[in-house]
Amino acid sequence: MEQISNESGWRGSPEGWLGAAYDLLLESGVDTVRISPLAKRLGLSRTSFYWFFKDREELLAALVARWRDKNTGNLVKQAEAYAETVAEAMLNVFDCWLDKTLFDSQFEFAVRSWALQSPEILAEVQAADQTRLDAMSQMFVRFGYEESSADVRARTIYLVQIGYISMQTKEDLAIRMKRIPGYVEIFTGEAPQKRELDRFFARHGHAAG
Amino acid sequence: MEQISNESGWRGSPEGWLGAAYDLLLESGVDTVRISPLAKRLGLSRTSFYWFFKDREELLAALVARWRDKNTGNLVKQAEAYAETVAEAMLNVFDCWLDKTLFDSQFEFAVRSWALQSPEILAEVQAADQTRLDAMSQMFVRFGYEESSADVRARTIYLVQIGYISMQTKEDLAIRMKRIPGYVEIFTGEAPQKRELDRFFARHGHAAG
DNA sequence: TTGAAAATGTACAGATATGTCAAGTTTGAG
DNA sequence: CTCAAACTTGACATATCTGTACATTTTCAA
Repeated sequence: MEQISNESGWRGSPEGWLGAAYDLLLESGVDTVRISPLAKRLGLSRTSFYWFFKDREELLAALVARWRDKNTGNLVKQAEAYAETVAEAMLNVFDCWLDKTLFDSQFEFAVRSWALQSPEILAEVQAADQTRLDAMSQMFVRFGYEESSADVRARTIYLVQIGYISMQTKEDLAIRMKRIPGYVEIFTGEAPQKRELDRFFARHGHAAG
Repeated sequence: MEQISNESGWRGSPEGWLGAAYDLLLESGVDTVRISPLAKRLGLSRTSFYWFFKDREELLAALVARWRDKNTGNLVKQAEAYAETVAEAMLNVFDCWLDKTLFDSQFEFAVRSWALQSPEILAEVQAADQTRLDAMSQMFVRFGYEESSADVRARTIYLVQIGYISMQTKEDLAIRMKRIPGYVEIFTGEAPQKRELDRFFARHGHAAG
């Protein structure tokens, strides 16, 4: 039996430190993910950290692993999900835009910014990009688009997602929902059907409109 | 007469420090824009810096000013440039993608990453986004698109640009050129004419094809 | 050629980070 | 209750940055 959650009476834990590191990464970037501030935040002694991690490097590595395991996996899964039409398939991918459990945009942006100052992270990010683009390109091919067209469309939709993340916009859900049909039409070249949109809106707890 | 370029025999200058700061910002993010490393790089004493700038803050402020003055201005100018068709107008905007003198993508990315850890910078970036989006939306309106459609299209094209930047892809010019017609078609809903593309390719020193 | 302004450098004081070590305390199993 | 493992801590040695004070050198112009 693995004991994951920490009811063991000890104040610290690998997860605790990692969680705090995650918070700080999202709030203000890797450079601020320092052991001293982390300790202060957790109300623990700084040196206690070294019981769980060899050094700062190891903590950061754990952070990347967390990102890798979450974002790419779900995006690929959504791109491969069953759909009757391209529009529906596209809306499956759009789920990632709107559902934090599927894709952590802030985490994504933080990691991409991190890549600016670390060749290793840059390589990670670029590998992820390739995997994701391939999955989406395949999605279009599945619906009869030819290879080159599928590639540009996959690229476009992915770039929009990344761009959106990079803009760090905190928009109202309603505003974003209103733009969805327009995006679908631009990306697929055809307007989504009402029932497809309704299903999508319902999925995200939004009144059809 | 203003003496801008520094042939005055002094080794340091505001421009020198600013230039080095710019280089470092693009290479590895704001956090590494520190006075000590800058001094080392310039082969000057660290404290000499304080002759030109009050403190690190002032240097960073100068860096933002440089960004603000360059990127937004040219993007807006390109969106407002004369064009006979939407496709041509779009290609004018695409110039920014490809011409470093018009739009400094790396600088853009570095500043956006910086925004992660500074509310002031975030505000700057978001103001810039609004200005740019408005200019591009107006472009579509000028060519008869209705307001809401123009808005989504402007957004899409801008998000793609930002996404592209954020991906930090170092692609061959030829590969990017090959995708241009596809993008134009997706964004405007109509394929560009051969002569429009030829003019665009010629402008960027690329053989038509 | 000389002197003031411009620029540079050395020394200092302080802040914050890092990792190691040895000496604690807390916990649960026997 | 006891004891070893799991965890926590403060002290230490070290590094890097920051900004100020003051002394020194370089440059250009009178």
